[in-house]
Amino acid sequence: MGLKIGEVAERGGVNLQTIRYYEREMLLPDPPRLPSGYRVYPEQTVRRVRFIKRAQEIGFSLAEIRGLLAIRIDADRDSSEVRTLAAAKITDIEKKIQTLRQMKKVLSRITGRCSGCGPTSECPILESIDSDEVLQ
Amino acid sequence: MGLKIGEVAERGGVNLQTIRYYEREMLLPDPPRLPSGYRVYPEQTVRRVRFIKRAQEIGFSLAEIRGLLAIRIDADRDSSEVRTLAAAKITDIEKKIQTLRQMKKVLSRITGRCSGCGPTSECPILESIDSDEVLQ
DNA sequence: CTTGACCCTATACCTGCGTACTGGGTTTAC
DNA sequence: GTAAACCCAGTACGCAGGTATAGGGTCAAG
Repeated sequence: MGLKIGEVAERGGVNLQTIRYYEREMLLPDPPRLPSGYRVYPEQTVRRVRFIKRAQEIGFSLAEIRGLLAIRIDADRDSSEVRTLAAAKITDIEKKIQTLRQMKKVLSRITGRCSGCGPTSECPILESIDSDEVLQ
Repeated sequence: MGLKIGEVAERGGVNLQTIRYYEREMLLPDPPRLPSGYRVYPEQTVRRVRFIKRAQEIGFSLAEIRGLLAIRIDADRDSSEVRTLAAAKITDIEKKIQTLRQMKKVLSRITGRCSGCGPTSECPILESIDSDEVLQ
């Protein structure tokens, strides 16, 4: 009964050092210790590590995940806070997509004029970057 | 004739420290110096700094920009290399967009089930992150 | 009772892209 | 001729999210 740090790491799918890092960052509570100093974790911790990883995958930063965990643990808080965070994150992601689309558009435009041969001194891609054309 | 580092920075639209950083990173050539040790830049350098900034805006990393500059300077190389780099960058950007779209999709789905009220212990968003549902 | 696998703390290091600080020397304008 | 504005080198620091290393101590099997 009780898991050692290596087991938590393995079953959580992360590096052992990452568990200690999460503890320092207060994403995981300080676990009880054996007299030797070894950390002993409840089964639950594996779930929590996975929660963190999955929240990262959908775009939350560790700071934001700390917030989610705090909300989750405090049963008195209301889940509308979670909804607000999620909505903000969606907006965030949309902005990033817009930026990337714009980058792609510019790149496609300037690449379209390049025949793929000729001396670099006349490369239309390089010339475009050199001019102001990239800026809008 | 010849610009001091502060002028290059100002006209290039970057911090003075950034110029020295680019020099260390070999994005700018080592400039000649006055007897006092002051760097003296040709006019051209301002253009080069702007080239770097614009290439960054369309998604190239400094390492990649180093490559672009090397190709540009070496007139013997052929511009198809540039085209290849640009095409790879477009693919890169597309991948990032796909990832973000997936993230947004998952977030939208799990947020859609949330009424925005109720105790956090029953928050469908938190429950979704806690389950495996986020993973596909 | 020893060996190998595991754990501990503390600290340093990594990527990417810079920015800031310290403690000086130089140039320019008045 | 002096004060402000500029420059120098070297070093440290910032973000985020970890990973690695050094120098130990502990636990389980045979």
